[in-house]
Amino acid sequence: MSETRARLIETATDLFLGKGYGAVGTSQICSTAGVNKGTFYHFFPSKSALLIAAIEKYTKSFEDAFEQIAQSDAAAPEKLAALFEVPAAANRSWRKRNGFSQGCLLGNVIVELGTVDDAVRQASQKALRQWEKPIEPIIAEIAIFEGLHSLDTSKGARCVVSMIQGGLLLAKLNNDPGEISAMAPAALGALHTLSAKSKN
Amino acid sequence: MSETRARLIETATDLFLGKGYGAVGTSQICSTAGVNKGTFYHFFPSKSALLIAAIEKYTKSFEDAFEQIAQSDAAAPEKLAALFEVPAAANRSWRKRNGFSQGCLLGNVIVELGTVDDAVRQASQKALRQWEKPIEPIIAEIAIFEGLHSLDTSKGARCVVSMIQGGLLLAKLNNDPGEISAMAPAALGALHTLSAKSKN
DNA sequence: GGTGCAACTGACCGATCAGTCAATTTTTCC
DNA sequence: GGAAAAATTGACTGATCGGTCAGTTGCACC
Repeated sequence: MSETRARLIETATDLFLGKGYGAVGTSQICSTAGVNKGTFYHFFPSKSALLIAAIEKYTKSFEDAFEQIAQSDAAAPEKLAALFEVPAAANRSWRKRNGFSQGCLLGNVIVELGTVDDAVRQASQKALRQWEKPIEPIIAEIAIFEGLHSLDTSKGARCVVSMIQGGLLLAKLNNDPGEISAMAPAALGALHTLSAKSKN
Repeated sequence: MSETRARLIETATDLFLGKGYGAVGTSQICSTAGVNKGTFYHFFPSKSALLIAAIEKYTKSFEDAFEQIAQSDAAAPEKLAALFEVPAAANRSWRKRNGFSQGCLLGNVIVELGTVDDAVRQASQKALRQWEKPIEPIIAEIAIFEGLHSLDTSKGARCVVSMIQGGLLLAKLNNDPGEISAMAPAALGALHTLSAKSKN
């Protein structure tokens, strides 16, 4: 893959994280990446096509980190807590570089374009499902570890993703990555009562 | 307050919920509300000023609903679950009218303008804090009811708000208001382990 | 019935937006 | 070394954006 293309994706991801999709123009992406307008449209047919490429790369980096946690030899509850530290750490390092918390590219895009651009919505949907994939076996481990026999691992994984996204929203609002970490201890108990209720 | 002004706020709220802030132009707001451009700017100095007015009204309606739950005579855990049904019901009725789930005005705005327009960010921050206000006494009741002596009610309320926002995001993504209700049973357990961890 | 003010009109503005394109340079491969 | 392909250039376009403004209407109050 072209180096210029990769730089465009990287630059766009950073800008979209910082200011959102709509607030960043193609001209700004080009000038920041040190590339001309024509080159942009040589590699991508549209601004939203670049966004989708950015989503895919962003998703993969998180999926890999989750996968690594899933395959570590930590105890199941520790793995669960570690999941929250992935976006929390990303948030902290981004904050250090740019001076403020940025939220999540997927969350941003779902909110901003979820009901406007269907290709983007589908890409985001697929992306969040890919997050769930490495999380689900961790939930299954917890179900055994904590004796939650009736826990639906799919619902559990989705609940965890939802709590991570909630934390990311508060992190952006309050400019504090700690909001994400603060949700981590709550997740284990959430799975307990999620299991109890699904018995009905 | 003027009826025209109120109609502008109402129309804008609906459009912003549906397509986001950036994707809705002032011309569309005006034509939908049956008002001329000049009238718009007679009542509001800018598009973002209208947004802030919309945020305030939107926040108040949720705050009132939460307040009513807090002062009902239901058992504390039932109150907690009822909180999630407020946005879930709003989401369902909006979906029935417009054909798709819309998420939350506050969440939308935080994501889209949180790092761009500081006046809007502050208004959203204040708004979510107002949500926490009626939620906190419910958390306090639960702390007594469930014997969670070390539970920080402020942290608990924030956690619940975060879970609601997480559910709203998934509701928008998957076009399913049920995602919000699905988070409700998880909240009680979340408070349990939040309490356990804050002992440290 | 006239005066003053808020409500309202709609054509208009400069800026910016995503996207285009014909021309040029660089790379690739025989 | 030469031709084809890929990468790059940057001025340009039409559309749309938020916002302006000089002027008109309608209503309340004296």
